[in-house]
Amino acid sequence: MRLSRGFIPTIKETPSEAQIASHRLMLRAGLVRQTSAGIYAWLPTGLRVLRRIEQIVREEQDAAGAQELLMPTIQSAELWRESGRYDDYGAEMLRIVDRHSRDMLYGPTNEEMITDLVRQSVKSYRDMPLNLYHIQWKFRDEVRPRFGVMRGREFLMKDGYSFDTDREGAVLAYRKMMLAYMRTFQRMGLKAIPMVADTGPIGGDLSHEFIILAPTGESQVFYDGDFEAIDWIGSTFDYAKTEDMERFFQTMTSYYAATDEKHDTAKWAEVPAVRRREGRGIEVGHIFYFGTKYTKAMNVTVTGSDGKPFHPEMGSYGIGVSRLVGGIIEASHDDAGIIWPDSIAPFAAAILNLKKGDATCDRVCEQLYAALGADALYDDRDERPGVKFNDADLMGHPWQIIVGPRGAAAGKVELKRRAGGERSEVTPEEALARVRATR
RNA sequence: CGGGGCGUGGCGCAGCCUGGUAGCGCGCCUGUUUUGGGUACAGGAGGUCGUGGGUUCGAGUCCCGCCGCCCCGACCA
Repeated sequence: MRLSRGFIPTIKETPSEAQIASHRLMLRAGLVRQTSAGIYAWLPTGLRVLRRIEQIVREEQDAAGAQELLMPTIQSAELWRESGRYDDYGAEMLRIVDRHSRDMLYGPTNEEMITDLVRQSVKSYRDMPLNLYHIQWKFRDEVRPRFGVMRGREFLMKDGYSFDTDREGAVLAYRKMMLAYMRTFQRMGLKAIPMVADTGPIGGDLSHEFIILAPTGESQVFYDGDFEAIDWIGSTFDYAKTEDMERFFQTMTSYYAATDEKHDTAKWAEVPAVRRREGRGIEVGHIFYFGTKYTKAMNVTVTGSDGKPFHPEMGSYGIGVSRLVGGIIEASHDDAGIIWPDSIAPFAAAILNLKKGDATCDRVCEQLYAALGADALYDDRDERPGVKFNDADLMGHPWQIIVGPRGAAAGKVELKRRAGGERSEVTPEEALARVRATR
């Protein structure tokens, strides 16, 4: 993308409504614009980030054996009346009446719909286990939306649902998802800590929420710092082996981790002081095992190996995709702006042409841009260097390839790493190689 | 839902108390200048003052209603 042609409206001044770092930076870097309370338009750069997060989620879900589908945002009230949640859900559910006076709603979640879909087509125990997910917009009419996309009313969520023949199978599905989540968050450069959670209105008796530390978090969290060091991506746990999932689950739950409402001071005291981590946390994922709650309520039965009908066991698994954009920025920024992790940066590198119109600078920049293609943001604007430096820092590209007249004449460019600030004089080829190595 | 606040050009704000020709900074456009961390100068464009009603000779300013948005708290992926 050529910045001179891109719709990337950065702003110099801090918008008055934004109180937290991620919200401020998302507005200033031109990622989003608010259109109503808690509702945001995603501008090209913001959408790129959202897509990259989605893609990581998708790859890890697929690797864990889940299948992607896509359910609608608008649902009929009928299904919700069947599960009993149409009345239970309360004012948070956005209710809509269509032209035929039918009660509809904008889905806050999809348990009922997926259960209905499975009910229509799954008739035998042979059709399970089944794990289905989609990445779709949700709407929850929060009383008080705030913190930008972290507490929006409309948000993008990955929600998945597992169906198994028995509790044992459901627990296995739960553990697989847990590992998939650890890998997903690690790939985004996040240290997400699973904590035992209340099951809330979704119901069930086994639940973990995945929490990342952020000063604006909604709850106080406590956990064993040794947990952070575990490399889930490099681990050898195999989804296909039940004993691996068992071992994984034991490893994971052997560390202390709790939110304030579940905090156990006695157990906390057993954690060595140097390993105790404490702070505010925001929830970026939540998984539930809820047994036959919905399959019973909605009368889903399949035939077992003994020829008798039974209710499948369910679990549900959510990741707040749009919230993660804010969460990642909260976890990775400085005074100058965003510091994108390589895996989700909208552009791998920015090419800064410090002297547009200088034949050598222009030529070197064009060559770099041609080589990196769509993964580069070429700042070809007729602006002063300071403006470009500041915008590049603000937008947080992992790399800045700085092309000035002096260096360019000598066949060199300056490569700057946004995260640590290190700079080095290298040839354009070397700069390309180093940028590619981290993407 | 309880409490508080704000709607004036794209952004940030002043003007309102005490009614009388709508202003400042930034941004934007043109030109000159500058060229490695938001340059300087000159000229220019851009506003139904959220909205409806009322008071008044006259309303951004006073009064009433409505709408929108933000902040604190309780609640939430």
